[in-house]
This record gives sequence, structure tokens and C-alpha cells, in this order.
Amino acid sequence: MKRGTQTKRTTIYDLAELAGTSASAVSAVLNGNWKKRRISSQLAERITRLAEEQGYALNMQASVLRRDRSKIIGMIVPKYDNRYFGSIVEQFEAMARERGLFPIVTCTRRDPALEVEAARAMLSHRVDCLIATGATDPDRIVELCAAAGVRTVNLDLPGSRAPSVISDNFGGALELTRRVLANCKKEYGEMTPLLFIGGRGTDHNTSERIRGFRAAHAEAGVVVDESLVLACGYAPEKAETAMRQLAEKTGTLPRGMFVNSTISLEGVMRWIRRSGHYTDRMPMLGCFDWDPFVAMLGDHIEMVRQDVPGMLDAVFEIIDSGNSDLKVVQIPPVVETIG
Amino acid sequence: MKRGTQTKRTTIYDLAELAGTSASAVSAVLNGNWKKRRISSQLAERITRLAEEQGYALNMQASVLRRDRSKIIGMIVPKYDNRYFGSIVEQFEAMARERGLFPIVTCTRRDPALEVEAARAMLSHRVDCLIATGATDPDRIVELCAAAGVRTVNLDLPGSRAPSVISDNFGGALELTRRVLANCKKEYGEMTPLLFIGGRGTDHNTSERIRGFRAAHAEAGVVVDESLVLACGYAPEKAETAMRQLAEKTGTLPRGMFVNSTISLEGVMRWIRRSGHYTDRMPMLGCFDWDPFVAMLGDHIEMVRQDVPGMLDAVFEIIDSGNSDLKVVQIPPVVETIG
DNA sequence: CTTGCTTGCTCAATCGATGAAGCAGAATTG
DNA sequence: CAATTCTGCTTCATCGATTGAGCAAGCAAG
Repeated sequence: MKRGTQTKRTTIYDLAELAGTSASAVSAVLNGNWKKRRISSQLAERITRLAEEQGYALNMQASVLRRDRSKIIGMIVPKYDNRYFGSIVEQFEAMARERGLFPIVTCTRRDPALEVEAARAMLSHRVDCLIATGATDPDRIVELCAAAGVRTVNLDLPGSRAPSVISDNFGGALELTRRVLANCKKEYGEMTPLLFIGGRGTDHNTSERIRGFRAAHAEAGVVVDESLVLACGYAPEKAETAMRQLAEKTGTLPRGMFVNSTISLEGVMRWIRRSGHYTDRMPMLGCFDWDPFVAMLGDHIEMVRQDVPGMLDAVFEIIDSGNSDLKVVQIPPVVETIG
Repeated sequence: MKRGTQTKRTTIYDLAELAGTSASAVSAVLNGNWKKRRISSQLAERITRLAEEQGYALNMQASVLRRDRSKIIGMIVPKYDNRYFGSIVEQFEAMARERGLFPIVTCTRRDPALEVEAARAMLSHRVDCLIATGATDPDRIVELCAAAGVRTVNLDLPGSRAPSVISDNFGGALELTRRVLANCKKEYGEMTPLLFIGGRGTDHNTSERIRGFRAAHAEAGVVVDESLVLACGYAPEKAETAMRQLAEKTGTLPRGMFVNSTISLEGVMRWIRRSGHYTDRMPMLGCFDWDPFVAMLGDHIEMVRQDVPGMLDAVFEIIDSGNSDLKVVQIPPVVETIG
């Protein structure tokens, strides 16, 4: 064992000296290919024991510098403030470790500049592969990575220059809208148009969800006015402001809503509590996202739970296969009824 | 610019050749100490421009191998499934980046073996410093790090071998319990003992919170029966089971509860919905944790919001100062009233 | 014209791990 | 007994960046 506050780490050279052998023998033994290099099992065992005793730890910087692959896999993610991204990161780490990869994750707060900075930092640290989750500008990241020969997969939001894995936003939104409309019918005896709120009109997911939202209305023969589609951004404050403005303009508020994320729902609920609207009867809600406490919020909440394990299976299938086709894999989400 | 799918990265040697100079000059220019090394500003500018044009990116593995400090800072964290740890990670990353450090975070799912494995992996990657957040066995991690000369700070849960930053669990629990008791008094006209549920009896935080819970009862002259303190673990299922068993044993359930985390509250709420208890009147709730949707769950919920920015300020103050005193810094949390 | 100082660089060792090539000595073959 | 093969190692170059030491040219002072 190391004595005292000695800061110097044990290297293969130290072990070689202790074992009375060469550093390359030690290296061969410790990285497991000693059979190929014809090291005797006695020496292998002696070295292994010494390494254990001395608390030897491989210096990855040196190892990676020498090898061609780093076995480091990076992920950038917008936020850690909701269950969806939380479970993506958790699942990603577990699956990376299963494959003997070292996962590094960083959060970029939906900030394009930070996304680029983080991608650069990861490239400097020589990731073998980078997953861009919910990136505002996935193509920019792919471009940086491509210049360094690093493979990329887009997750949650698609890009045009790398394979992408996303939810079936149209299908999920269609089904979610259908259910909320049905709840309205059951509750009020008739169907009236819902409100769509949250997300960015410019992003693929939001526009697909709006398409599904419209399709479900069309199917039911319900006309949706333009003023009821509010892609006001993701932040709670944005949703709160949008609700206030809608209430000011309109006399009667819609009986049901399609909320584009839990984060937006946070703002919607805050507005409802503060404004005193909907006090007699809560609106029929649908949320394209899942959270256990949201599920407990009321009796008529429908939620879309995106299939995180399925999405990450698809991501790692792309990575494991080495395939780089520019395909977009769509994973069906699950609509869960509560109450 | 790199052409095509060229996978070879530009190195300082490539730049040196292009600039008709030496690699050491390039290195000096690009890492900013060219003045000390008496490189002319013309050459410096030429090299800088070339690096830009060629899309040069420093190879951190090589750089770190040569230097003594890696400027990599690691954090292990139990889960990403709640706002508390989410904001810890987000804040940590931001503060690390502010200091020019590269943050790497990994989640260890409250699994002691995974904690050790993750710590080892981080040491192999030569982190300068490791923050062990909510570790089940912080001292084991500190021991590993100490052997490699790596500094450690414990966060959220204290250890005995490294400085620790935690919430004032006793104080927070005392105040939280007082408020829930007061709510009971207001609602029912009298104070009856609350239920304590969630957490591990063996961990410091839970035992301190129980101490605060008891102190508030004592203060109010309310006797707490042993059977009302259920440190059943953190997982929702554990809390659900504990509630069921309590209901089976006891005729009357307590009018209020102190729930030790949002994760445990998830189980409690699930049990309440499923079992049909508390249907006439919800229990007065206190939760030692914060979540925006929990805040909307009912009219009588008190929540303790731990001061994440304050805690991380304390962590980085310890790191920045290089101080290694075995102190435990306690940060007061904030009790927020809802409804 | 020599000595000494400054300027502006280059050289070469180094960090630790890896693996191709090589080299003794033992064992086997003809 | 010589030739070949096999066994079990060692030697050395390499990955890319960093940095102490050194060196040549220019200039000033004596």
C-alpha cells in the first residue's frame, strides 16, 4: 500500500521493478492480452497480485493517448430538471457501462453557444462518439464532430447530418389529443377545441405534435382556431405569460389543453392557481411528458410517456452496428391514463 | 479545413510544419504562455490563425499526461430522478466551467459497489478532485482517492475523512415539523403526533431529521410513539409498503406526516390514492425536499427546499482554498409554505 | 574588437501505456 | 548433431503536449 500522503501514483514501471520484469510484460498482463503475448501464468499471477497490493490504477490519459479508441462516450443534454432527461441520462450511463465505455454527460441549458463549447471540450477529451440530446442546433455539433472523425447520434430532436432517434411525436400527439377530446365529451357532452401550449414552433417535435393535435381535431370534426396554438417556448414563465394573454383576449377559455412538456405545465398550473380561473372545474389535461406527481394532480390528466429504454436501445444499436445512415428512427411513446 | 472523412486530427506538429516553426513554439502560443517564452507576436498571430483555419483542437489526453493537474473535476451523484440532485448537478457543472475545470458526473444509483467502481474510473481518468454526493459509503471513496492523492469533498451526506457540506437537517426538520403540527392544530383544533416516513435510519441526514422531528414534538408537548417513525428506505415502493403495514396494524392513521423526500412521497401518495384512506380529508403534509408539482398537490403541504447554490458555494470554497480540514459545513435550508 | 546581454526561437527529455519486432534458451524434428 | 520451432520474455518507438536547457543572431557597452 501507498504510505502516508504520497501523491505519486504507481505506474507499470514501478510494478515492473517490484516484479523484476519489464513494463511491457506488466502492461500485457494488466490489460488482459498476456496469453497472446506469451507471458507465463506464474508471472501473470505475480504481477496481478502486486498490482492489487500496490493499489495500481491504469492511467487512462496515457492509455488513450497510445490507443486509437478512447472508449469514452459523451452525451450532451439540455437540462436535468425533469424526469424525461433524467431517465435518459441514467439509462445512457448504465448502457455505456455495460459496454465497457466511460460515459461523460454534460448539460447545456438549451444554450447553442454552450452546446458548441461542450462538444468541443468533449472532442478535446477524445470521445469516440457523441450523443446530442435535444440539441438546439444538432447539425452544428455533427459538423464539429465529423471534422474530428467522431460519430454522432441525435436523440430526442432530429438533425439532418447524423442518424436520429426520436419519439413518434405525431402519433403520440394524435392519440393524446384524441383522449383529451374524449374526456371533454364525457365531461361536457360535446367536443370543443383544445388549447395547445408550450414548446418552440421551430423545433421538429413541437411542429409534429401540433400536426397530431390538428389531425385529431380534424378527425373529430372540430375546428381549431389559430389563436389556440401557442408554441410559446419551454420555460414555465413563458407558458404562464401566454395563458395570461390568452385569458385577457378571450372571454371563454378552452375546456381542455394539450401541454407540450411538464416544464410548460408547471407554468400553466401556476397561472391557474394564481389567476383563479378554472376554480369550479379543472380543465381536461393532456401532457406530452410524464412525471409521477403530475399524474396525481387531478382526475383528468392524460400523459405521454416517451419510451426512454426503447430510444436508448435504438441509439446503441446504431452505435454498436457502426451504421451511419441518415435515418430517423421513431419510437412510439406510451399514453398513460390517470385518475 | 479538414477535407472529406479524414479521421486524423491536426496536431501541434502539423501546425508547426505549416507555420515553418517548431512544435514547442506552437504549444507555447496555443496555451497562452508565449510571452514568457519570448515568442514574437507575429509568429504567435500566424500560429493562432493557422490553428483556427485547420480546426485544431488540443489533445487533452496528451496535455494532461504531461502536466501535473488535469483540470478535470468529478462528481458522483445517487440519482437523476428528482429536482434536488438535478439542480446540484446543473449548478456543479456551471461552477466548474466558470473555473476552467472540466466536470464529469456519474450516477451511482445508491449502489455502494457502483460508487466504488465509478470512483476508480474517475481516478483512472485523473480527476483533480472528486465530490461524493449522497454517497452510501463516503469514507471508502475518500480512502481510494487519498491513495491517489486526490482531494474529496462530501456533499449532502457527511463522511468522517473529508470535509463535508450538508443541509442543516436538524434545523430544517425542526421547523418543518413545527409548521405541520401548527397546520394540524389549525385544522383539527388539537395537536396529534405526526408520522415520519422515508429515508434510511442509518444515514446521518435521516437520523438528524428524526431528531428534529422529535424535538418539535417535545417542544409542543406531544408524545411520539416509536411505531410512528418509519425510516423504511428511499424508494417509492418501500414507502408504499410501510404505509400499508401501518394501516393494517393501526386503527387510526396520523393526521399529518413528515415525508423524508419527494421520492418517498411518491410512494405515500400512491398508497393514499390506491388504498382509499384519507379520502375525506388529506393528511397535513411536510416534505423534506422540494418539487414544483408536489407544491400543487394540495392545500396543506410544507416543503423544505435545500439551498443548492449555498451548498455548492461552500463546496467550491473548500476546493478553491485547498483547505482539507475535516469540518462539516451545515447550510440552512428554506421552508416554503404552499397553499 | 571583444564581452555580455537580449531576443526569438529550437532541441530533446518527459509523462505512462502499448505493441511490433527481436532475441535468448529450451524443446522438437529430421 | 544441426536445423527448426516454440516459449517467454525484453527493447524500443510511439501517441501529442509541455518545458528546462541551450543556441544563434543582433545589439550595446567598454
